[in-house]
Amino acid sequence: MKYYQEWVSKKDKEQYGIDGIVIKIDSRAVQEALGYTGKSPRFGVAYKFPAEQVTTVVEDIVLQVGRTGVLTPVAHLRPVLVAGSVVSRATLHNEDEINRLDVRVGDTVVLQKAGDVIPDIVSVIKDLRTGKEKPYVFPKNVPDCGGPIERIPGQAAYRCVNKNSFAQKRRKFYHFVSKHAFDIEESSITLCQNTRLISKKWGQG
DNA sequence: GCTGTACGACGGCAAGACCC
DNA sequence: GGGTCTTGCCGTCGTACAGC
Repeated sequence: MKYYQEWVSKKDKEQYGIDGIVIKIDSRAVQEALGYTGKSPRFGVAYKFPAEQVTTVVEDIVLQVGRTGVLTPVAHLRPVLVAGSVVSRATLHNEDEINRLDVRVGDTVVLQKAGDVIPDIVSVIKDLRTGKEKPYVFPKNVPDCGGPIERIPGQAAYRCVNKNSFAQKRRKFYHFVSKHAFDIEESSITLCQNTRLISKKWGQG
């Protein structure tokens, strides 16, 4: 811990960026004995430094539809510089997360970069509320396609259950042509949005 | 200017291991 | 045998940046 604290104080003085330290067992024999999990070795552990936090304002909360129909609420934020990049949106994961944070449109929130990469809303500064903030209410229909929304018991996520959802089919099409599937070159989200291959008529079955 | 990729966190699910 | 924990995998998210 002393070594960790030492690096916390001197990390900003280095000419290169670092986000933490890694502690590893030195012995090769012990390393081989411990082996690996699916993602990481068992003989090493990373200690991350505390993330830089800033405050900004939630200007809107918008639902996004994934290819599996999962609905993800995304907070549209007043653009703010955090950890070297400008952040204007952050995922809220699901309704439970919105309720846990008690985040409302118009709220001032504390924002950080999880792992110095992903924008993450940490908390709401309730003392700065003016009374004009609007609580977010999960709609009963998907704004994009008008289809019904269903929450499977025991799960946190809501899903669009409209089999002809245009937004869902668009995401499926993008996944189909992407590198993870058929790897069709010159494909992209923009192309998927603009192409006549998937017009809204497709969404109507 | 556009596109693809990498990055890490979180949530959900399934299967297997482990403990009582 | 049943409950809990661990592991592995998948899906989703936003931004920067290299390459074209």
